[in-house]
Amino acid sequence: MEEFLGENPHKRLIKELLVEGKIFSVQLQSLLKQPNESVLADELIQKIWGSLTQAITVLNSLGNSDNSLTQSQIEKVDQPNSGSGLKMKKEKQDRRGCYKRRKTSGSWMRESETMNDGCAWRKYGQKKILNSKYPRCYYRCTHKYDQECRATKQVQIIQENPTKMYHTTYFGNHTCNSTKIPKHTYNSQFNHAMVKHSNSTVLKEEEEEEEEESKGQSDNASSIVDSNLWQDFMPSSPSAHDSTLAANYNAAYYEGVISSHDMEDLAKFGEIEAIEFC
DNA sequence: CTAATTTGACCTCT
DNA sequence: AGAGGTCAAATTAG
Repeated sequence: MEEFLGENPHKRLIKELLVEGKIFSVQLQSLLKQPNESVLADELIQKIWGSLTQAITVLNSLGNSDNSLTQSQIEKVDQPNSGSGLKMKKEKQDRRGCYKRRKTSGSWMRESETMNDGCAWRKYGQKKILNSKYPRCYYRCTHKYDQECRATKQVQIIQENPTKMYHTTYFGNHTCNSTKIPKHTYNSQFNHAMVKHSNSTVLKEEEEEEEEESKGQSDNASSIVDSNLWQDFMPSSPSAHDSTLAANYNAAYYEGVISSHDMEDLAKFGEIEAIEFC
C-alpha cells in the first residue's frame, strides 16, 4: 500500500492494466497451448489477479479522496516524532486494540494447499469468524520489530474444499531481508516470474540459494520454489530503470501485447529510459 | 532460557 | 451491538 503513496495513479494504472495485465494474459495464453505447464499457468493467473487488484486499488484511491486523506494520516501517525494525538496515546497508554481497521485495498490473496510461503511469520492472533467454520489466524512478519517489517497476513481454511486449502490475504510488503526471495528477483519486483522461471539457469541458482537458506529454518522446504513463484506477484515499487523490466516491455511491444501508445506512456512516466521500437 | 503460540481483553468500525 | 483486528500475559516448545 505504501508503494502507492507518491506515485502517479495514472502511471500505476498503466503499469497494472496495460502492461502487466496484457503481458501476463498473453503469456498465459501461450502456456495453455503447451502441455505440462499447468503450474506456471496457475501462477500467471494469480499474477493477473494481483495486477487487477492493484489497478482497482488505484481506481479506488482516485475515486475517493477521503480515503487518500485517511491513508496519509495513518502514515503520518506511523512516523516517529509525529506528535499527533493518536501517537501520544499510543506511547503513553496500553496499546491493545489501538489500530485502524484494515482496508482491503493494498492487499492481495492467495489460495494454496500449504500455509507455508517461505517467509518467517509469527502468529499474533486468532479469531472465530462469523459464518465461518474455521477461525482466521493473524500473522505478522517475525522481523516486525528488529527490521520494522510491516508485512502481515491472514490465513483461513477454505471450508468448502474437502482437501485442506488455505486462503491467505497479505497486507504490505516485506521490507526485511529474511525472505527466501533472491535479491535479483525481489528487487526487480515487477513480476518477471515468467521470464525468470522459464530460464533454467536462473531457477537453479535460486534453488541453490534457497537450499542454503532453508537449512536454518523450520519451514517446510517443499514449497520453496512455489513460494518464490508467488512472491513475484507481490505488489511493490518497481525499479524504474530495471533493464529486465525495460526488456520485457520492449519484448511485449514486439509481440504486439502492448501498443506503441502504451510504450510512449511508459517512456513518459520513466518506466523505460527510451523507446526502442521504431 | 528464549522464542513462538494461545487466548482473552480491549478497541475501532460498521 | 457485534464483528473484526491487535495486544500482551500466560503457556508451550525447542
